[in-house]
Amino acid sequence: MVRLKDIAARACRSIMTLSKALRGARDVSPTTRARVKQLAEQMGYVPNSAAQGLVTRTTRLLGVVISSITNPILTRVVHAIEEHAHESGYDLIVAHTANNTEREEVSIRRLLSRRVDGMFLSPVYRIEPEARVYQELRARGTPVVLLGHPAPFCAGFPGVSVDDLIAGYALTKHLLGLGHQRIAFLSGRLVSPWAQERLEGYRRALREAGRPVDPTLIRHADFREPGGFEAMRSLLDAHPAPDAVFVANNLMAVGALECLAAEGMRVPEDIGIVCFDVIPWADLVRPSLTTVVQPTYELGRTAALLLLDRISSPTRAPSLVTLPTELRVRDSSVPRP
Amino acid sequence: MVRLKDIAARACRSIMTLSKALRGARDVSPTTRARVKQLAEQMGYVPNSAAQGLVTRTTRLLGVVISSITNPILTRVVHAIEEHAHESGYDLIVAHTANNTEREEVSIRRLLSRRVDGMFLSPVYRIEPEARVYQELRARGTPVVLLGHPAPFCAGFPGVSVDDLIAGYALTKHLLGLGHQRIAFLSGRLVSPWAQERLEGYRRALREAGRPVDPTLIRHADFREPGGFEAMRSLLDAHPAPDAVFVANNLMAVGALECLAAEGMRVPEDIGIVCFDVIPWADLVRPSLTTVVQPTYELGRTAALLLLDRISSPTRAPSLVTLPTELRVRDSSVPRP
DNA sequence: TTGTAAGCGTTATCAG
DNA sequence: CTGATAACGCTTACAA
Repeated sequence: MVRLKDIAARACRSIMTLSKALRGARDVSPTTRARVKQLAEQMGYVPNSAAQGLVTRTTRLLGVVISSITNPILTRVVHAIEEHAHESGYDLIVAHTANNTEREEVSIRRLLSRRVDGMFLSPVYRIEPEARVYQELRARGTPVVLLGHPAPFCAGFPGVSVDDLIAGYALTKHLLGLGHQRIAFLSGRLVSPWAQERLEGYRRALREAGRPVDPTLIRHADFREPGGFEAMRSLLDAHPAPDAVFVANNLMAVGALECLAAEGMRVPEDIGIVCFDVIPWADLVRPSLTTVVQPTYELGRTAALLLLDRISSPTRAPSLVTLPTELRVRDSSVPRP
Repeated sequence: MVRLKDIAARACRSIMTLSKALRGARDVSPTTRARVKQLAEQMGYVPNSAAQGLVTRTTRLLGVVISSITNPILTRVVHAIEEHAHESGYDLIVAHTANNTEREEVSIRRLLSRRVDGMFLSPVYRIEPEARVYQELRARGTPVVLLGHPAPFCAGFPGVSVDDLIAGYALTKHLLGLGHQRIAFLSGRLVSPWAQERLEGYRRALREAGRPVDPTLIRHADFREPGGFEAMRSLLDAHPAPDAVFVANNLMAVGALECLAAEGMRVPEDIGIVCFDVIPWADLVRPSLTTVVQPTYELGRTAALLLLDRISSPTRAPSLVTLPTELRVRDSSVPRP
């Protein structure tokens, strides 16, 4: 690897002059600058950012810790983040947690060790009010932006999230408007604030409509596809069966829809289904599916802006941004009796 | 930030002993090791990997350069890569090219500047037989693993790809077996080797069946959804119209299917469609769609193995691994007249 | 405008 | 087993 020193040997110039010339400092004569740049180019010089970082105490590195890049929502958020980071001269380290607190901790520690300038965290939600890594992060003053709702253990950081309560309310209200009588609610475990909020939205809509909240219609299962599949099947077997289901989780919605397909049930003729947008091509999956569309790109963009801002002025008070969702209505033409 | 030096001040020990103790060297007395570790823990010491990298000349950083993490195939490949990298103690920088050669070059240069131990490249295909960055990469001996088919400009590197010729052949043969007479072929521009191979597979199947290859049935359009939509619409208007279409590109397939949905045409009753797996939940999109399933996880896993191997023994001859695809038949029950 | 000295936080090397 | 010394490749601060 070509070092500044090697160029100096050939150019008979001080390393300092080279360093400044290459970074385009203005206290170097244009002639020297041009010659140096050309020589560096020709010798294939590539600056070592680790060395630069060591002395400037900045890495131009950002980290993002998410459950899995496989999640279509997160994919888009990360895409937007990468785009903005790249534009601002930052590189992005992506780490997975697989919804496992230990992996999350390891990933965060590694980022700390890399001295990233800041990190985006989509927290693995836990019931405990405190988590060691997050306390450390706070104590260190590491620039962090939360991707998702703040819970007690990760409070105090700026963040971007979506108004899940309103979204859950809107979805439920939509089903009520179509005349559905028995609306089930399907989700994973209720540790995550977003799941709680969606449920609260569901409850509120029913309450406002003067309907009872039937606890047997509220089901929790494993948050992945098979969980959705099984839960939907068990709902269909219930007596009386629900005439509509609000699936409050992406992956479960896929499983639930697969179950309906397997049973030969059509949406919305045989049963009403609403969910959060499953995939970007939700239209294709079920042209008749009413969903809540999440502003994924905007989420990533806002998070990036927030983090860059925090990095440049760490003193500012942390702001929590809540983005609105959009209700995409597709089955309004099929009201229930 | 706590440095080794700070611990030394409190521990009255040489920095060197601390360094060794923390890394669990065996030439440090267990007593000291334990005490040092405890003290470091308590003071919140986190090693600075930039400094470590500077002296050890290794960063435990890997880079992956892809068109966009948004692509569901690449998402899965990157997921697998991240998993293996993480296990082996590597972090992963993800960079986008947006299929733009200039962005690709910038991204690669940045990774070079970060002194990554190796990189995964999903090349932006061009017609030129040479590309500067790739020449540099070769000259530098940077450990690189190609994600995708090698083209002249990126030859000489190990890589992982899929047998697109056989896959294209199988898809076409499937349609022929169903009795389809006029099979159209839809893809983006033919710069990428995989597109060429899929077309070649299509041609070979027709030839073997003694069918003419009608050039008017081979269409190229923009490789994204709208391109697929428009191309499909124009195909439907052709006289005589095709009775089946082989869509050789993920995103275009989505557009094409949307077009059919808009036209009220059913698959496979009204028209036969085969394509490469659009999304992981292709079953949901069209339960009746026959697709080629790509071994995305295996691709990532193999690529990671290849790169780690290359990093540890850079001398070995570069190997090109070709993974088999799987034909998932869904519409065999509907033979054509 | 150019050059010199010191140091960023760590580890390799080798002497106590 | 422990510790002093010299790098690693670069930039900040300041002197020529």
